Amino acid sequence: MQKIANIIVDMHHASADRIFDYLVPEKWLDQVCIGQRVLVPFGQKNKKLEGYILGITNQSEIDPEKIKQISEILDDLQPAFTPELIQLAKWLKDHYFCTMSQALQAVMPPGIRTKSSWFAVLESVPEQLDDRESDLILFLQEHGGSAPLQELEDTFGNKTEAILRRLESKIAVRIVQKVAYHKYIRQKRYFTLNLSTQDVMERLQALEKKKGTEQQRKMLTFFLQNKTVSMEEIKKNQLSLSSLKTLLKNDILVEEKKQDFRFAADTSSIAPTSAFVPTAEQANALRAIREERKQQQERPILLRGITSSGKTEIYLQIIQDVLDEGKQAIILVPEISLTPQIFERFVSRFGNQVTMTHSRLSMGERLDQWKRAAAGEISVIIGPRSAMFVPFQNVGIIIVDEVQETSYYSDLTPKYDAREVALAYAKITGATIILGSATPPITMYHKARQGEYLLVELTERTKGSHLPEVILTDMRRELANGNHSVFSTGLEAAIRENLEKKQQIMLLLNRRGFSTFVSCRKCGHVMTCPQCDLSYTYHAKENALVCHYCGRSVPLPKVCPTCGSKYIKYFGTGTQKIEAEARRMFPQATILRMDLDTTSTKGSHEKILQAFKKGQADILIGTQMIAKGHDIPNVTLVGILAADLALYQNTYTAAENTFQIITQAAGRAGREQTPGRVYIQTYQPDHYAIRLAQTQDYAAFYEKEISLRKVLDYPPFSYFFSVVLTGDTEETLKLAGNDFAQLVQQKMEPSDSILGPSPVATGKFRGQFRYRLLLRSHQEEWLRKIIPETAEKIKSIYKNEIRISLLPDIQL
DNA sequence: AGCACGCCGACT
DNA sequence: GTCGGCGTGCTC
Repeated sequence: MQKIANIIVDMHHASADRIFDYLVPEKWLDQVCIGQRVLVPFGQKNKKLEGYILGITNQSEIDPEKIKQISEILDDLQPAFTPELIQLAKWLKDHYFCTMSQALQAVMPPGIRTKSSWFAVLESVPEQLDDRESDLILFLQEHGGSAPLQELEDTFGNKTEAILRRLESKIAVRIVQKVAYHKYIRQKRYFTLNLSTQDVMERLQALEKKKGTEQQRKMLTFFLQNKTVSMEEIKKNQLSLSSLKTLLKNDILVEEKKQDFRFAADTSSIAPTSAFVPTAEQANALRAIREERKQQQERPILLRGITSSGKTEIYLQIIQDVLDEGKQAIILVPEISLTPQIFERFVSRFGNQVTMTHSRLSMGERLDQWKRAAAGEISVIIGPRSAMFVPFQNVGIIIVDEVQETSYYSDLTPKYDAREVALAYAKITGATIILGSATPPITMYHKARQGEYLLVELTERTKGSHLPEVILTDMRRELANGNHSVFSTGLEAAIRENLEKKQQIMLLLNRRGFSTFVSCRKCGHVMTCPQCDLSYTYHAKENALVCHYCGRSVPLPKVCPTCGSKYIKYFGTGTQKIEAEARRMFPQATILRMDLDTTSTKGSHEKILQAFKKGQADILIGTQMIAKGHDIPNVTLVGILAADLALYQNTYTAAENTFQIITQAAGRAGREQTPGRVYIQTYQPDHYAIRLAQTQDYAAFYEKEISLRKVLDYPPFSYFFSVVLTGDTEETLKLAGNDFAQLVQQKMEPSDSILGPSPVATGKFRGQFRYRLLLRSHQEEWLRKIIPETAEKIKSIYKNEIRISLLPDIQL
């Protein structure tokens, strides 16, 4: 019977975002399965496109005349997608408003997508040609008869397409498509006897009479003992390669190539360990989690545990339960904290069924972890967000460690947040999900408090290590005392003391990702939008302050509105400036700087950290990237130079981010034996985020923050959705933005609101302007329905003058 | 998204 | 009469 494959094609457009039916050629009837990638002919030109089989049936509604055949199967071993991963892709499509092919590609292992390129091939040289045509023909002749279309367009300009079309109709040139893909397969050579034991014995006897056949006889004897032998074993046993060749030539041995999976790391030297005896607090946590796992309607579990409270041990013991059930475990970590130590800890507990993925593995190594997962070779994977998509058959648990980390957000299309995706995937697979953090996102903790998540807390440190001493320095007072330096007197003294004691220092300037805000250096006042309670962003072009939530714009004041000081200016101190000042003040110290400039090349990040770890420098200056997950024992002093900076981001999570950055940086100072010190330099020592970070009081911070969110109607009490319009002219964007706002306004509730359209802070991006519209509602579902509908309407009015991207707020 | 078809005005 | 502009509609 015929088989019809229901296929999604690699075509990122809403109108082509549906199933297309293709006939499975007879030779592949037994081979095709759901989840496979294929190549299919598509459109009038039968252009080859990558396609994804989402279903297989015997019949099609489509006119049989129109149905084409699959041209190639791309995944011969295992399909790229399990049924659960296909379901997850559907969720991605619905939740992030992308096409199904984009969603599937996000879930797909990296690097295996086919690449298509087009070439013009010279067929004949006709008599009658105009100048341009003969120029192009000449070019092709000079390039061996064919050239990539891109290259032709670069040399002949925008008329190339028309010229080529004419030449094509004259049968002078043929346009051909080449589809390239890499399978990243490393093969191992295996050899097997092609004769019966009897025949080999006879042959051995015959050879004994001949001289110089010792090597062959040795080889044959070896093969009698071991049926199939790999090239590796042959070399290891010092068997002759030339006799191998002879035996192959005479068909006595046959060669077979088998796929050889690469491992993520060498685990041979890792000694096994067994489960620790849990502390009383850990035992309680384990009991609560195990109890929840038995429930019919299992909730996500929020495991809030302070640094060194033993969260990892909880993970390990629950994972053991899951493995005993014959299921698999996914552990998501932020890329930066995936250290060999974490991996080793998992391997020492669970052996070689553990693997990991990260960006420093080669494409082939990464893909092999995918294949090992599909083949059932492994059951635990540790890695950053993409590790979630390994094709496990029966996912039993997903752990998201350091769940507060924003690096779970992916900037590619679809712009997904791995934490949201993990929650969705857990629902699809029925897996347990544990979200671990010392400082969970406010919305997440709120859900746990409401009972939507199970809240499990660890508040005791297991090893009796000390919290660092945290000192706040008031920079306003420093300025009043005549200190114009970036270092407070307290921090300066502490640095000198540390240099004396030969202990290391980290200086943190959390500048990255923040827009320029305007503040008064005398009194600390920050220019803020009265309506949204968010810092204004300074726009140099108009010399004005703009609120990026509501679009309100006010001229830049000349003096501080609170104290009248003229020390009011936009903040813009960079790490270079700090470095220069540090070199001037501490000429005897060796200083390393780590920021976007010094880490642009691959691996430079690691190199700088390694150098610092080895003690090759006294001071490391950097953006918040240095604060994350690195244990450097000799660091006993951390200076946060401008703790307020994060406070003035123009987002409602500013206070939350500030609290997290400070808490995290404080965790870097001092280890078990040597207590550390943390200096927080601030112009607002009384701000609750700073004050409560000093005492590391998460619970108090949550209470304060959640009450403010309630007053200001920010999430979790409302739901945000931003719409970004991109286009060539600002005028059109403003018009389209206003039209969009008007359409939504007609239908919304009085408590809902629309902010903007306002220009996006980064200004012109790739030569295009961007405007943002921020919508706030209390009915998430309504918003998620009305916005795409409105976007379609606006698109049909403005056609290709604008592009619209829909960015729902992250919901945790 | 591409690509073709088709309808319209501007040229050899 | 034909070339090329882009509005519309389809892709199994």
